[in-house]
Amino acid sequence: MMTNDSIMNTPSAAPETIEDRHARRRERTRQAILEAARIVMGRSGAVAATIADITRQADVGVGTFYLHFRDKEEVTRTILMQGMEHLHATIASQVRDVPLERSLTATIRATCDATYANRDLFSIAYSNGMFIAFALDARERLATFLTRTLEEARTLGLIEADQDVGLLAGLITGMIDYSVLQWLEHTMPDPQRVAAQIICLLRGGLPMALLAD
Amino acid sequence: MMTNDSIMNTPSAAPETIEDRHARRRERTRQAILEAARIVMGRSGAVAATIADITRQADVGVGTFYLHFRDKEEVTRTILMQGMEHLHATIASQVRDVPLERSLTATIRATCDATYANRDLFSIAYSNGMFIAFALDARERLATFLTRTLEEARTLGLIEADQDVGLLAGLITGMIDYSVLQWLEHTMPDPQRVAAQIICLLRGGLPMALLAD
Amino acid sequence: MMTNDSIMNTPSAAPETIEDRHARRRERTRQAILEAARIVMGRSGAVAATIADITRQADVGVGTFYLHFRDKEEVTRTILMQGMEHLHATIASQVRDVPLERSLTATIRATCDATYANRDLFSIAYSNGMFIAFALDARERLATFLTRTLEEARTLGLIEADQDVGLLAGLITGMIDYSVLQWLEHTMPDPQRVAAQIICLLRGGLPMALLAD
Amino acid sequence: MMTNDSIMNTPSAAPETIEDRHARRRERTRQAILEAARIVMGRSGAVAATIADITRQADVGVGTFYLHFRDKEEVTRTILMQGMEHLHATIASQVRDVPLERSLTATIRATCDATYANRDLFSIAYSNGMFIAFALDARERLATFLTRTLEEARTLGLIEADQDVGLLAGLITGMIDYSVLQWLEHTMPDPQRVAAQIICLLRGGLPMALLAD
DNA sequence: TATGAATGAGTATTCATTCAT
DNA sequence: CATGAATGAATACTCATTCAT
Repeated sequence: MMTNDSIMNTPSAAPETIEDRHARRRERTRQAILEAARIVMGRSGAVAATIADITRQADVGVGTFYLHFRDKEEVTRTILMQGMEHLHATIASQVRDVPLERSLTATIRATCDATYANRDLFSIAYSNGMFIAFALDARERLATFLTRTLEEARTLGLIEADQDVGLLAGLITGMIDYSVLQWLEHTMPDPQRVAAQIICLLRGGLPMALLAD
Repeated sequence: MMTNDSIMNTPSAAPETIEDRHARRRERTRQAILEAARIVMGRSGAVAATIADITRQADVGVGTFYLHFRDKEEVTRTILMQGMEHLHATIASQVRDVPLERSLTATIRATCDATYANRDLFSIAYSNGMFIAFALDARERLATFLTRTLEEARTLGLIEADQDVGLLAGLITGMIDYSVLQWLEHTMPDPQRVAAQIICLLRGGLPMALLAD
Repeated sequence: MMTNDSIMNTPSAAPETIEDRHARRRERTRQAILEAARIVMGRSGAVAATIADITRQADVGVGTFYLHFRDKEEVTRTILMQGMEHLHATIASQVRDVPLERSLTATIRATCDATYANRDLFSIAYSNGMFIAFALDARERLATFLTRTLEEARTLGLIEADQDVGLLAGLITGMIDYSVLQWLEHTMPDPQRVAAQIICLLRGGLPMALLAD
Repeated sequence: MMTNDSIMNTPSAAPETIEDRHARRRERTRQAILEAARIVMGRSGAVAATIADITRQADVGVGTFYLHFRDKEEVTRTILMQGMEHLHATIASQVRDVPLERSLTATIRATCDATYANRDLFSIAYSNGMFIAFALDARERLATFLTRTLEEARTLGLIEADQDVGLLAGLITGMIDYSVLQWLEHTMPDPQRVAAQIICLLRGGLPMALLAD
């Protein structure tokens, strides 16, 4: 049990060497730098943010930065990888175990919410052409996920066999992305409202009279 | 005599002063710089491109650059403004005089084509956080144009009165934009294919069975 | 007679060739540049003034400048030489034929007035370390002139034989110069007031009680 | 115990933190740059001196310069402020506690000596129109100091009540300044000789026969 | 002769990165 | 491991000077 464990751990069970302490301290510094970098870059972009800005925000020396990261590119890459991973995991956890007929709506809603909450990541990714790939990759992942859902539906005969589910998934992704880019400069529109409208459009399409060839 | 002269000169002999020659030369240089900047920035991004890169490509001296533009920001802004204006005009010319029932499809097709042809502009706009506004503005214009079309349709009763045509227009814009961002790194998918799929999705929507609440 | 002369001169007496016209025009342009340079440099200093500033003020092309002057240094040098020459001549004309006993006072008064009127020359000379020699030279000329006066006076026994008239002349020069430098930044004190005070000091010296060793 | 410790530590063992060391190193570099700048600017003027010249002379990197000074103007300003302050203090220390009847002579002699020793400062101040104010300010300080002395003398009745002691002080200042400007290009005349002559002139003035109106 | 567009050498300045302490 | 002073390569920008028209 917890209490027991704690007591036992103290001196003997996990030897708790001085190295552990060092490792913990090292990790704390590393996280402080990452967090500081995300704040500073989210505020002024990945290009404008200087190493000095970041270490000042993290309250460590400039040299310390280079003990943890090879260069500015590595820290940016790490922020984006970690952040995107977390974003993805958040969405996945909300969609897992949802039955197929609600999978699409759940995914759209979860993605809108999580993306809005992490819009600083996209701000960083778009602030330097070098890192746009991270934004594109996040879209790819969403598209891939949606593709799997649509494929499953097609297997079950819910969607006609001749549909290009890959591109369909891309277009749904694009609709969500419309708002991501809006959020870089405004806070509107509200993520839940966007999700509702996308679902609405997908449900009904538009009147044929509007879409003559 | 004056009259006689005038008549003889008719098409060609506008007095052709020395100032005209200067102005023409100036303009030629200016355009050479703009074109060079678009090429260089489109290739390596607005941040990485140096003034020296641009003037080398334009085959003029560095000082000449500053005779025509205050700084790098101004030349970038000019490229984007001119380019976006041209993009917009191209689309408009292809959509003008199209009857309402084909307006939506025509707009989607024209936008996909023209945007693909000018994807280097978006590459420049996204390569520096400073200029993303230009990409967002291009999307705004498209959304606004689509909004007008949808509003007209609603007035005629083709669309139900309670639809939020603004957000609808935004979502269609987002679908096109999905491809713009893809095009920054790949040349696929083909713009006409994208247009076709968007129109197809708008026509039919998705099966209700996939969109339970 | 005037009238006769004029008539005779017109076509024949001085042939008035086309070269004369060119020469006159050339000289007019040259003077326009010199005047413009004096105005611009007097306003913002010899270093800050650009060739473009000067030619804009003179309303000629930049290239024209180089048809008349080798470089910026030459035009500055010319302004200072011409100006200082004129300054010197002005003073000399007011002091010529003044009897010895009034020579010193007349020189001091004339110098204060003329220097004040041409203080922009000193502004130019002091604005670039390269041209300070011109200011020093103007002082030298004054000191030399004063030295001659004092030597004459010594020859006539008006001054004791053991006086160092050269240094004495320098000190009088220094007193005038005090104001020249003041005038670079203020317009006070009034030149005539300065002259009066210098003369007053020279007349009476200071009480011995103040100058113990 | 504390007391004991303190006693034992007495002269050397102030805790001597790592910050102290950093601060000392920083200060040493800063002084090296200041000294280098004074040497280089004194030699070739404040305009001609480049940052690279200064850092080469100081044997530090170019970037280091900007770690200590915002720009060339700031370093020049600092040199002139520090230097003028030191010049002023030197003179003041030699004049302090001198009785009134010798104050004037002592001030003149001390100023001539100290100014000669620091003539590079004036060389810098006059080499860029931007910094002439520093030379003018040094003259103002001398004039102010002399004014106070003369006012005291007037209070004691040593000088007639109707004298303009301010302008008188200015003229004495001007005489010293005559030599400062000479020293920018020559090393003559010797400062002590100048002082002696000024005092001599102030003692006797010039014969009235030379100063008729 | 006059013009002004074009030139490019020269400088100030920034900032990622290193290294002695 | 942590520090921050020092470094210098890289770049934007200026302006005296040239030269084709």
